[in-house]
Amino acid sequence: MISQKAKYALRALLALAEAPENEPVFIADIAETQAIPRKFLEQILLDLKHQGLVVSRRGKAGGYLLLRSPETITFGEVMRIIEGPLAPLPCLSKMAYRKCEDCTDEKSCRIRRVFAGVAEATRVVLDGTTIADAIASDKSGQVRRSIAS
Amino acid sequence: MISQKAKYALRALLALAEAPENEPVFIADIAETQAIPRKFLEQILLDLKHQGLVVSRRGKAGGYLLLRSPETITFGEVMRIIEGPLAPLPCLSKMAYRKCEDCTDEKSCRIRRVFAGVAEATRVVLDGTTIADAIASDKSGQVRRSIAS
DNA sequence: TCATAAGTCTATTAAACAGATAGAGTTGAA
DNA sequence: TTCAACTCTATCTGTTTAATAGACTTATGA
Repeated sequence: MISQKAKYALRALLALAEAPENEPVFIADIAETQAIPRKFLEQILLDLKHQGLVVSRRGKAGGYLLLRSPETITFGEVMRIIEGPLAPLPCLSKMAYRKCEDCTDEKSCRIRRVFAGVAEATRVVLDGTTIADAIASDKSGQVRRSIAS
Repeated sequence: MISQKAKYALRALLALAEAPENEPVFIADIAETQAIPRKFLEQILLDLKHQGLVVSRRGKAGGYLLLRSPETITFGEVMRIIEGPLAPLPCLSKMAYRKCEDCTDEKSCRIRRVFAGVAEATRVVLDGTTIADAIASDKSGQVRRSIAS
């Protein structure tokens, strides 16, 4: 199961992507329209900012904006920022490989071999789908991935 | 990431599948060969027993045996017993559907639409791969799914 | 028959994590 | 210079994970 935090992050990014361009959106507005606890959302947006997905303006006419275009932000990238590695085993992560604690021989690990298929399929979907794709799917009812797998 | 408990369960089942047929294996032996904390393994095997994957014999010449043949036990089934639903969102689970807490309209949920792809791919792999497949992959180095997707 | 060695069951624990909340601080426009 | 925005760090509560504990039941065989 994906975390509530990840859902919130994705919802917030979808909301920002749909806002008029170059017009910052208040945290408070996102929180209200997306039904996200405001203080929790602050932390999430701060994370996304530190990772370069969004920018903020301070002061009275402040708010958040997407830094990169929705076509370039993938679900995979967001999930990695919020949840950590996509892979179901540390030894299957491409971005954050770690040896499994008690694993003696990776090559012969049968569990690893099976879950490698899950990991790959997950990557194909999440790294292949952008925020823009998700918004476009609203009209078509189908998610068309814009990034070749 | 899958839990340590799920890894232990799969390792235990692989060990049982490889033991001589109709010869019960002691918990202590599995614990030792698979490097699983013994008391923890007891709980896991008890779960698997309650779910009808294994049987036990008590008393001096006791131990555990696979109840069903390794060709009929899928990774998906084991994961569901140990971890619960495979799906990344409750509203995407086929076996244990639940509405997402804060979801107003499932049909229009863009996050759901994207993760539906992940859920389906995960099911194809895990419900399509059996304990026997994983053991066979040892020889070939490749996991061949025996269940049509 | 009864000691022993096996599984059974329920409770407890410690540490980590998830989700959320709190509050003092900084910034910039009116 | 005030005020409404974002920033940062800390804290809290409940749940989950991984593991441990211990009393109990059952079957074998000396």
